[in-house]
Parts: sequence; structure tokens; C-alpha cells
Amino acid sequence: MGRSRQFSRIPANEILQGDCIELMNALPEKSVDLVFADPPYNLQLQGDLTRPDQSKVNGVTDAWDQFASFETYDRFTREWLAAARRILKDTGAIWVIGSYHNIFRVGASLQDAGFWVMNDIVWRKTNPMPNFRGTRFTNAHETLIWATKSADQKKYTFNYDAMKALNEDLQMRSDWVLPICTGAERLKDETGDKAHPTQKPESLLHRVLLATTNPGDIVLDPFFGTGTTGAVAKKLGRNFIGLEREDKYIKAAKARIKAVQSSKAEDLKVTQSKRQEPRVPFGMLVERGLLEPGTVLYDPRRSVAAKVRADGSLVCKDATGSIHKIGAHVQGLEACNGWTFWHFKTDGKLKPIDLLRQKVRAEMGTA
Amino acid sequence: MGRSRQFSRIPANEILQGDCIELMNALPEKSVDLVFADPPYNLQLQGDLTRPDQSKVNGVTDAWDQFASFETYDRFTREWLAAARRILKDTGAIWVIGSYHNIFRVGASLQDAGFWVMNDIVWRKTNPMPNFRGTRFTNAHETLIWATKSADQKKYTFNYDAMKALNEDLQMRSDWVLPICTGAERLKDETGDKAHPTQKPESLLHRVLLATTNPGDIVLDPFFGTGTTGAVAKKLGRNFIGLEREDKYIKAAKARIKAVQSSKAEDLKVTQSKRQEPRVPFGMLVERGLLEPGTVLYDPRRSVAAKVRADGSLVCKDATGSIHKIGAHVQGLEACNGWTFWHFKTDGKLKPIDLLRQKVRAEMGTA
DNA sequence: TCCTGTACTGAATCAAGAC
DNA sequence: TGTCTTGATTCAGTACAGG
Repeated sequence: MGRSRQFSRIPANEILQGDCIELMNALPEKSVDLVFADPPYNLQLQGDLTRPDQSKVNGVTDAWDQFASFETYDRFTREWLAAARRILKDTGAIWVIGSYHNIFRVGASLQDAGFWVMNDIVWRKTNPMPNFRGTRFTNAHETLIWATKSADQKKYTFNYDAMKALNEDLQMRSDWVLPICTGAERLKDETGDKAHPTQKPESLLHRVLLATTNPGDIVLDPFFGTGTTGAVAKKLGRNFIGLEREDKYIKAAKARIKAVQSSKAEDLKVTQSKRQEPRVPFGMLVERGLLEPGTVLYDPRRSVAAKVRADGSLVCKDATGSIHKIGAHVQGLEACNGWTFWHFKTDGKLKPIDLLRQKVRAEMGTA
Repeated sequence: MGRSRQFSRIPANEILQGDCIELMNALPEKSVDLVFADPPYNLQLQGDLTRPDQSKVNGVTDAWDQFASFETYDRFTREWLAAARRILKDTGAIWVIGSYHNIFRVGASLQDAGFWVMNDIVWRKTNPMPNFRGTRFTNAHETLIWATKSADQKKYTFNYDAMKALNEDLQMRSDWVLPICTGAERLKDETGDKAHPTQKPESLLHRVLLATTNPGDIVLDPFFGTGTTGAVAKKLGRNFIGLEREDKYIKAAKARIKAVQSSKAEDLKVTQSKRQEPRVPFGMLVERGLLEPGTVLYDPRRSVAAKVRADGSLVCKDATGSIHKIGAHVQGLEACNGWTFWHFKTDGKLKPIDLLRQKVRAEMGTA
């Protein structure tokens, strides 16, 4: 794309093909509310890795993850960060995800560029790949950095109460426990292999977008890949702009995002974990797509109803709050276990929402 | 301290007063097994912070945590890292702990200095300070970086099996859940205030030292503070060198460490890796009469068989070689651990030949 | 329908020692 | 120094076949 081309309007909910730095430079300045970036990690792998059973691990070998040196990587980082900074509104913010291979360099470059770090967030994976050789600690997490445009800018979006509601009325912490992207959510190519080597789970983006954007905001992802950011943005009523170089990813992302509208209910089968049960906030059911925002919940006799919001809070006709608080409220009680009180409709029948919690627990293990 | 002063011997289990860079430069090169560093975090606090009940939070306001700019902090970081690198043995390693204020800069400087990151470790606090103003996520973790002296150096200490044992026979992950330092462990000064604003829990150092040092190793802490590293090192039978500028911290650390009782050597034995057990060639089993030449070995399903020869080689129907080579051959694999693949018959049952190796090792140990 | 066993997989800077 | 041999090493989860 020529340097002279400029977008005359914001290309909302589109995927633009090309180099992300050139594309960002062609967008109007101060036009975007949030940048979410999952840049190349600059892995430096040597040779093949086999599991103890001699099967081969299918690692990241793509050309886009290859950099000649730290210096080259730093230059690339500084350039795309500068471009992102220009298009961000003064009240905007940026998220970047990475691992120990690159996150220190990205974080330092962020600070050098004038961004102001609000939090570093640890994504603790419930099901990471083990260390097969027994030579290190299992690499069980990735790091996200959330930063605003500058220290001076005191206005920024942080939906504190939504995050608190998502975590059952406790402040959301800087460590998030979420499974990696597998199963039906993981996109496959024509041959049945994974379409993208590093697809992120939608639950992660759900939390990021819910925390730091409002409906109608514009979210730009300069490393769009197969479009997790776009899919979640659409689901949550945010606008996205996706930048991506590769045809095959764009194709997959387009098909994926188009299908988001018809969000069909997931298979709700329940597997009970035998292990000790980890705490599952109600908001996680929404985050993980087991309950859509807007779903109506009922008491066992169907005499009262309440609606689920995107942050896991409930709304009844005269109050808003957690499943427990609203359950107590509608009964005129001091307290109530919302997990057994509230039911959702499936196949015309009412089932307690606790069933869904059990499903999540089974998927999470003890973590 | 003058630049000319050099230590003629390793000042083991001492606290040296002065600037950590000058002191490290006065130590002999390649003399230390591990550096554990808890450098100033370069916090950038503005004004006082009060709790919701209007009580004042007693934060870090000490002069040693003040730096004029990122550039100043980076220069300081590069200098102490270079000094630490010089005194580290080639097989040595370094740990650094920090928060989002400084850890990205420290991590990038580590990589630039040639250190090779093995893991970043997340210390997940069970009881973090909440975010009183509701403006961010609760900052509930700190980050540690574990790095070896270089990527080429393949020899380093990692007590994999001890870590696995510590985690109920599952690989130790990169996220550690530990409470912050409170209660009796937290040192107080004469007035009853906390003696040091950022005292780390001993449990954290316990895990670090157990994982990456052996009894008798020398552990240097350039930012010794009130001596958590020294206290745990003494307890675990490691030698420490503490560098610290401030009188009051040195005084507190000395009293603290004096009160620590070392564990008995026998209690400090940890689960050993099989790699460190004496090597027993398969032929030794034949040599020592545990297997007669001509004995037939089977895979676990008895679908293939091979015969033992007097020199410890195996013969199957179309090949001859070591237990590993023939094990791989009959399975059509690249590699195979013959010790667990091949089984011998005893009392009509199949048992892995590894049992016989263990028997030999036990006999060798008592010999 | 439910349970069991087998096969497969995920951002991974993944070996060490003898000769 | 490189080459070759030895032999150490995995967790949570999904998918599917078979009983």
C-alpha cells in the first residue's frame, strides 16, 4: 500500500490487509479507543521437541515469528507502538500480550514511548503444555500489559464494578485463571490442522474488552490473526478494526466473525469433577459463553425473573447485583445461594445454573 | 571503599556494607553460584494513599527507591547486572524479583547482558493489598526472572525432582501461590513499625534456593535488606554473601540470621534426579547374574521378544544392538528407553528390567 | 446412555556425557 | 572441538471407538 493513501473514514468492523505499521499510519490520528496487540513472540527454538512417548510437538515455526536479533525485534516493536500511539485517542489505552521471550522488551518499549502501565496481568493457564525434558518449570502463564496513553491522562475506561461483579463481588485481581483455546473454539484449516498456531481464547478477550471499553468503542488489533478480537468485539457490541497480512488468516477470520451473530447455545453436558472444587465466579459462565448476555433466569416456580448482563450481574425489575444479592432481594431475605436459586431454560425445562458451574469446574480442573 | 581493595578470600556468610556494585567488583570473578536480587522497584508514587476508612497506607517512600528517569534506572540496572555477571561461575544463575514498575526494564537488560531466561515466575499473593480507589485491577502478584549466564551454558542447577515432589508429584509450574510476609516473620524496628518496607517471605526464597542451588553453594544478594536470603540460605545449608548500604538493615539482618538454626545435612537431601544416579550399563545385569545370557525379554504386551546375549546386547528376529536401539527398532521409532520398554518374566508375570537396575544401584550404594 | 481405554495436542528459547 | 551413545521425560483436556 502506498504511503500516500489515507482512510477518509474509520473502517469500522473491517479487516485490512497489509503491514500493520503502514495501515495504522494511514488511519486518522486519535480515532481509536483501544489497541489490543498479540505481536510475534520472537521464540528461538532449536531442533525438534518430542514428548516422552516420542510423538512430535508441533511448535511455532512460522516466518512471521523470526527476527534476526533483539535489536531487530526492538526496532519493530518501537515502530508499531509509535503508530498505535498516534491513532489512539488521548483517553485510549493499549493491551499487549506476550511471554518471557518478548514481554520485557515490549514493556520497556511501551514505557519508553510514554505509555503508562496500569497493570500487568498474568493469564494462568489451567492446561499448559508440560516441560517434557524436566529441565525447567512448566511455562504455565502468559503476561498482558495494560497501559494508558500517558501518566497525565487521568480519564480512561475501567469498568471497575463490572469486573467486581464478574468476580462475585470481589475486586478482580491481576491474575486470571483461564483455559487455553481448544475444542470447538479452536479454528481448523481444510486439512484439520489448527488454522493459527497461537489462537487466543475468547474468554481472555471478553475480560479485556469488558474491563476497558464501552459498547460502541473502536478496538483495533494490529496482529489480527484469525480474529478473536473481532469475534468478541462483535459479541459484546464493540466495533473492531483488524490488521493482518496473511490471506489465509483473513479468510478464516471473516468466516468466523460472520458466524458470531448466530451465537448458538453450547452443548451443556455436564461432567462432574472428582477433585476439590475451585471457585468459579458466575461471571465466568458469561465470559466463557455458557450463558449469553440477556439470558433470562427464573426461580424454580417461575414467579420471578432476572436478566443476565455481560459482566455477570443480574437485573430484576427494581434492582441490580450479583446472583446472590438479587436472589435474596426478590425473596425479601438477608441472603441466598444464587447458584441453586436461579434457573435457566433449556429444551423448555428449567435447570439450575449450578449445572453450568459444574461444567466449568470440570473443564478447569483444580488449577 | 576504595577501588583498589580486593577480597583475598570469599567472605562467606558475611554481610558487607557499601555500594553493591563496588563490592561485587572487589570479589573474585566466577566465584558465586547464585545471585538473588531484589533491586529497588523504582515506584512512582504521587501523594499519599488512604484506605476507604481514611487511614493512611504506609508505602515505600525511601530515598533508595527514587530514580530521576527510566534512563537513570536502566544505567543503574546495567551496571549492577554486569558486576553480578562477572562474579558468577559459568554454571551460575541469577534471580531477580520485581513488579510492573521495573521488571520489564530489568528483564530486557538481563537479555541484553547475555543472560538466558529460563523462566519468568509469577508469585501469586494470597493476601495482596486491595486497590482502594477502585481504579485498577488488584495488583496481586510480583514477577521473578530466573536466568542462566548464557544460552550456550547447558550445565546449571535445577532440582527438577525436588520441585516435583514439592508439588505433589506434578511438575512445578511457573506460578507460585504464596502468602506475603506478615505476622511473626515480619521484622519490626524499635518503634514497632515494619523494619523494611518490602521484606519478602521466606517461603519464596526457600523455593528459589531449593530449586536452583545445592547445599554448600554460595548465594550472593546485592540488595540484602533485612536478610531473608541469608536466613533461608543458612537454614538450607547454603552459604550467603549479603551486600547492603544501610546500618539499620544490616543490624536487623545480623540479629535475624544469628537466630536461625541450620537444618541437619541429612534433612537437606532432596529427591534426586535419575540423571544423577550412578550409571548402570545393561550388560552389568548379565555380568552380575541378574539375567542369564539367553533370557527372553518382552514388550509390555508380549507382542515382540528379544534375546539377551552375554555382552548385554539384544537380538530380535532381524537386528542386534542395545536395549534402546532394539526397542526403538521393533517399534519403528527414532528412540526408546529400553529400561522401561523391555520386561522379563518372573513368577509368570512381566516386570520391567529397570527393577533389576535399581537392585544393582542399591547394592552399589552399600558397597 | 454410560463408562473405559486409546490417541492426540497445546506460543517451547526443552540433554548430557563419553570418546 | 564435534560426533556418537546413552537414556530421561508429560499435564489437562478433547475426541473417538468399543463394550
